[in-house]
Amino acid sequence: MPPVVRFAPSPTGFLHIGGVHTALFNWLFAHHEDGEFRLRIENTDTSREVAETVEQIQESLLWLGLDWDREVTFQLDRMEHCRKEAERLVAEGTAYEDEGAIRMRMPDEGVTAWDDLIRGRIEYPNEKLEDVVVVRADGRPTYNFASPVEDRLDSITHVLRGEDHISNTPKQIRILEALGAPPPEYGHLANILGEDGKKLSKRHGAISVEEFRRDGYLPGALVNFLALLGWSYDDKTTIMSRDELIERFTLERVGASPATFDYAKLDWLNGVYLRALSPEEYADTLLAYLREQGFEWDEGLVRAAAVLVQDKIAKLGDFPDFAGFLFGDVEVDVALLDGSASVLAEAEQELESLEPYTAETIEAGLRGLADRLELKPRAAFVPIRVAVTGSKVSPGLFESLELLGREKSVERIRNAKAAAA
RNA sequence: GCCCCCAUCGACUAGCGGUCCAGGUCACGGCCCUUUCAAGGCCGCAGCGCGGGUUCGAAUCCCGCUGGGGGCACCA
Repeated sequence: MPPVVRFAPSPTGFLHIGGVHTALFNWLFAHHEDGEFRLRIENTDTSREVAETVEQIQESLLWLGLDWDREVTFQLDRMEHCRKEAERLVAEGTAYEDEGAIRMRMPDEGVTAWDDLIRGRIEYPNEKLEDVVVVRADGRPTYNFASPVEDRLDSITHVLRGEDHISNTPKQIRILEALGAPPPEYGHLANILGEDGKKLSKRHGAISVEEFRRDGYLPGALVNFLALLGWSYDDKTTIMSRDELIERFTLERVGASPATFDYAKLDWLNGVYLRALSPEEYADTLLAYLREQGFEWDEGLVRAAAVLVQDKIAKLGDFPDFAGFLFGDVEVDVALLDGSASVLAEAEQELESLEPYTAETIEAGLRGLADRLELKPRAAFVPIRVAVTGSKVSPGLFESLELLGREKSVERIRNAKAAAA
């Protein structure tokens, strides 16, 4: 029987990268096993629901390519069913009313245990199990009741969730038992921590899928990175396509210890993905990203600039800062131009007389200039770079000058020369 | 406080009793290349938390300790 798993976020905020990690492992497991991956929105507590997060969550998952089977289900829609089940338990005597709410009777001796898919046997002392409220006084079922009831309703076979749910599992097993339903298999994934060892949060940097998307990470890179947090294929494989991940993913190789989210490694991995794109794909991707972020820059120029930045930036979000000088005016820090008026004057003349005006002729001309002034190329090019790009760091100087065009290049150098004098 | 989970380089991890004086990747350091920044190449730094067992033999198994994390709601 093919497994059925689910990802069950609550609509209380944007999709957190930790949630994505859980979703991904469920998704990979389902696909590897030819099973089903379902999406369930756990919205029993309407008071905490944040508007539009239901749409955001779905959009984020789809952007990452984590699509689900069948239609999305909402916990609220199953309220009636949960209520009836609770009443049945009351009638059968395994639950009782208490101040308007309904509580499940829990055993108070022995242990409730299960063989965790990734942790092995876990035993939980029953004396620690309170009689949990399954239906609130206002008639709404609680999470700990609705969740197992729905797992049963949806024929969920494997519950893969965060380790913060470990203490809920014995309660849910007991509830299912009272309901006369066999419990699914449970597997508890380790948490993702921030660089300080604490639970990943806002102060660690990007945390929601929207933020990673806005910063210019590729979904494939993010998925690859997340897959490696708590799972590995072998002792040396790092880069894996979505299909390879699906083919290789097994619960057996999922670890139980918490992992730290390493932004530096994500940046490196994203760069690997970016560089692996063909020039055309790269330009398309960059253009789409810029459009999405609201930049109305000339397509032809973006495409031409794309070639110059592909192996220089780690994420698409770096492009505006790195190559923005091609699309708008620059501000030059005069301090960086100190003592370079003569170089700039020579450069201005050189560029004006070049024919044709191409990266090749520009390079030859400027190198000749450096020779004449008896300057190292390195030293001679700094002021020119600063004058034209506004920064000491930029794409290749000669290509940049060509792309910018003779007119603007000369104008910027002339202005810088005036400022440096 | 009680309960549960976890524990290999700074980080992610490989290791499922001998083939490990512990391998890979990121980060970091050095060198090379070089118009800046990257990218790329080469080299390097760095780890089995501690203490007891079990065993001919332990990073690997068991126990304790310590440390970290999570949970103890009519939140999810």
